[in-house]
Amino acid sequence: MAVSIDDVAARANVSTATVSRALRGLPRVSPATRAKVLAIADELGYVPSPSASRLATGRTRTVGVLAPFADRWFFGHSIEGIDSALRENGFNLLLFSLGGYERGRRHAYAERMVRRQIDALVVISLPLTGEELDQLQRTDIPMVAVGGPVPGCAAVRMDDVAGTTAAVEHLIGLGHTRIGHLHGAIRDDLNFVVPGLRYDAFEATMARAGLPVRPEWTVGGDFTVDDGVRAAVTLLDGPGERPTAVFCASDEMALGLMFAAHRRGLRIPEDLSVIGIDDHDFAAPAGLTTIAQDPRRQGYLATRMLLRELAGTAGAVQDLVVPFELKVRSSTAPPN
Amino acid sequence: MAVSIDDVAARANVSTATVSRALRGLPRVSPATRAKVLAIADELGYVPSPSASRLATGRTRTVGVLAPFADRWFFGHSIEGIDSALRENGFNLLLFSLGGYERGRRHAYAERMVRRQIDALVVISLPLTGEELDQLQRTDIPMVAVGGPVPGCAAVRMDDVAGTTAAVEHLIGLGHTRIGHLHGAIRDDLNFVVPGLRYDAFEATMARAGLPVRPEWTVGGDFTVDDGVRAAVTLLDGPGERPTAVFCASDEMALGLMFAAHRRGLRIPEDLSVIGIDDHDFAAPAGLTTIAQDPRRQGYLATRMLLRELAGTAGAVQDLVVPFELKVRSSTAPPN
DNA sequence: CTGTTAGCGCTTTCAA
DNA sequence: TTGAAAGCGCTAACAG
Repeated sequence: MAVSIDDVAARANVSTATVSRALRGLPRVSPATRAKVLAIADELGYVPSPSASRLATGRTRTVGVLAPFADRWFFGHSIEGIDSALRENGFNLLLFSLGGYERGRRHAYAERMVRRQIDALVVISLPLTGEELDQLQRTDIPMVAVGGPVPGCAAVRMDDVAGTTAAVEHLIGLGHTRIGHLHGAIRDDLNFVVPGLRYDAFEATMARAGLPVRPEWTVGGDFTVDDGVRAAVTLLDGPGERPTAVFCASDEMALGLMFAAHRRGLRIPEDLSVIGIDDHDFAAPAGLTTIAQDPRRQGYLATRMLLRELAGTAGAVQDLVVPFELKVRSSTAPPN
Repeated sequence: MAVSIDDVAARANVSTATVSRALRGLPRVSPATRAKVLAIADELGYVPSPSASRLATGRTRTVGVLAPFADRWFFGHSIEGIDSALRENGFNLLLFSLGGYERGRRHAYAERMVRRQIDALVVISLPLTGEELDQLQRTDIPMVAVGGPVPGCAAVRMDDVAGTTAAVEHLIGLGHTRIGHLHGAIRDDLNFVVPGLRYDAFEATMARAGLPVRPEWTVGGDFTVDDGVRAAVTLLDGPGERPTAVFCASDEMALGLMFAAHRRGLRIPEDLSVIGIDDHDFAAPAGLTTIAQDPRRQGYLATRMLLRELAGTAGAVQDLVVPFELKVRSSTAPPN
């Protein structure tokens, strides 16, 4: 068997309690004793058993991350940020990826998996139902959402309305009036609220400028490149007029649209302006104008709040709106 | 406090042992008793304590994932595959992302973090030093590598040599003779062996065809789009002849190169053929010819092996070479 | 089929 | 400053 705290204690001629104190750097241990214990622990290659310590303390030093995907831009980067905050503080990251938005599998998580395994939870861009939220909150562990608002739960996120407004106003400022919208709300029921916020802000901004929102220039996707490619059929191949600019709810969709436009012989920005949201890794290389946000930082900040809360700072977890930035590149220009 | 197994036992007028058996579906419990226990557990909202059960059994039902990044294509998809295999079997996924290849932080993991927290480990595309490998193997938990070979450790991966050969032969078959290589071996010491395998296979295939490998057409990157853009300076702006085709060690770099080529007014494939490896989500939309592999599946299969091993099938973890596929799209054509 | 009883390895009062 | 001892909640013999 592995060497336990008792082995160390025996070898050092002290009690297990003393070893425990010494190893954890608690006070009330003489320097000499501490040194001896440390030396022996090291010599024996002692590694504490997390299970035992968890059982004794009730704390796991583990934070759960609940996300619909682990392999998409926003999620991967958020996870990386969360992980780095946790790593800095010696916490573990337990990942629960749903492998999609499917609702069926979720219930199991809220109860069996999340509970008693983690000290805190960060939820990435996932629309929680009231029931799910209830379940999670009843476990009374601190929670924080990243990437979008969750009613009744603190969130770290960008201001989607302001970001969308900035994007659309950029197009309008360039002189565009025929503006389409590739939104992300393909499945209202299961999907997140973010697409809706962006959609509404798009409409509001257009209205404010006295511009019409044309249904035939309004398509939905699921935030991926492929959805962008697909949307081109509606946006670019229609029988009537083409939009001169399209505001996309994500860079991935924007890039898909750009690829599709190229394939159709359309030049960007001469024939079509495209703007996205995110500042995806491919945005700068592709010259995509976008509203930049930083999910890595969002995850990092959210996790820091959680850790401070766990450390005893009541009220450390709060709503936090992080800045966005319009990055003008070569995919937008005045209409011809 | 939370309700414990004893509460359930007391309420059901049976022993804790019986509750434990009933709840875990073990034999030697009468149907009636089992039903009663289940009902009461449910009524009381009983959730077993993983810490306690881990301490008692020594098993954690958790698998660790060690990766240099969580936010890159290969890694995100691998993680998703690993996660889905784990989820199917009620296992947890503990993520250790190194946030880069930096070696400094690693040691801590091998010992303190990995040990005693997990039943098995999957390592994604990470070059382990002999010492690290030793440490990990001394913990005697089953391990498997995904995405590349690790000496002394079973691995699930594509055949990099065959894949590279297929890619380069595709270019040669089209009639190219001036072929460049954008490889991934920028930091030999810290980086993975995969770039080297691809590099050597590139050289060997060229040699076999009697074609020269020109140093000025051989650049290194770190697998990202930005590296592809950067490499264009060497590959496309040189004073001498330009290559007519470039084999890239990853699709991301290939795509970066394509963006850079477009910006320079070069047409693809007329002026330059580009081929990559991966079948990144952006490859099809961009029309990139590539050697397709499926990291999600690799992660899934690797994890299945691990779980079978944990379930008692000795020797379940073995080397596994997964197939690749040449997908010819519009980024490659005969040279002009 | 069911109950008793030791632990699993660590933390944490409470005494000394 | 140190030690003794009682748990934390569950599992796994071993009896019955």
